[in-house]
Amino acid sequence: MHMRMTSQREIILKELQDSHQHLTADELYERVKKIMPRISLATVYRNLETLSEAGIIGKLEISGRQKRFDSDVHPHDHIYCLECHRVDNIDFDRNLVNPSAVTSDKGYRITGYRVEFKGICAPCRAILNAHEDGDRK
Amino acid sequence: MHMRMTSQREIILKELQDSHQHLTADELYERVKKIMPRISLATVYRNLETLSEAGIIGKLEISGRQKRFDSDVHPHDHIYCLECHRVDNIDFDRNLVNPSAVTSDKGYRITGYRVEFKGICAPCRAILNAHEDGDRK
DNA sequence: ATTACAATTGATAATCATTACTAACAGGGG
DNA sequence: CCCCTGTTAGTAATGATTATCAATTGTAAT
Repeated sequence: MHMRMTSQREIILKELQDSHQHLTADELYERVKKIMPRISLATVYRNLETLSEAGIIGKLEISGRQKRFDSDVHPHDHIYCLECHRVDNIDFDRNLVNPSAVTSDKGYRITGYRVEFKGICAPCRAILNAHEDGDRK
Repeated sequence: MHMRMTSQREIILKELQDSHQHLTADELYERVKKIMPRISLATVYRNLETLSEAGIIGKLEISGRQKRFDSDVHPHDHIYCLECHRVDNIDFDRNLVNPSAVTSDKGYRITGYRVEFKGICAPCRAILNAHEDGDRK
């Protein structure tokens, strides 16, 4: 049960890589449609799932929003913007977290962890500040 | 625009507190229905939202599943089971993470973070082991 | 008490993201 | 060339959550 590298698969992967962003399935669909107009949204979902199962891309399940996909599969953490919901990489030293030093007194076998930061990104800060200025006019 | 402590609100809050678990909206709905049979699922959702906005309960947005609610609002982290999706508290020293030592080179103002562990809980481990035994018979 | 009004409710429709289904298609061995 | 299995496009279905709205309730002013 191997995976064929179909043209759809290839384009989806390339678009994700070239974007240098953490895109959602529908954002990627919009981009891929420009190259392959008859592609189906279901195909994008299906292939993102297949590619992430194969370990070729990463799937990001950030708090309370759509899944996003990441062409960078090496372990790293993320920050998201509370305003616009964009997701960026964050430079956090994962060695600070030692899963085996952690206890839940529920007998879990721990297999992984992630650190999720949240905040306001620079563009959204600018917008919010502009509104403040307007208010205080 | 204050918040009335209605009987629905009170019962939802009490059931969550008494459960000592991290329940989903529909799990809570099932419990509350036993006490107040005519309550609507929408009321449960609405009040969980209201209570969490008021800081009386916490809202947990764990990877890729339904939201869960937590009667304990002091900052702490969680672990979830990859098999059964239950969520438990985890004893992790949050001082290890220093948000101001973190950079995203995107100019975020960081307002918070959470550490999410994943693994297999004891009951699910037992089940999985039992299956292995069966297979190797 | 009576009226007045905003908050809240129950019931249900609508939405959003995602997955499931299905018939048609494609590509590589035998 | 035919078969087999993986894959696709298109669409229906699902699951979780939110929105809508008329009816009800609680509180406050008269």
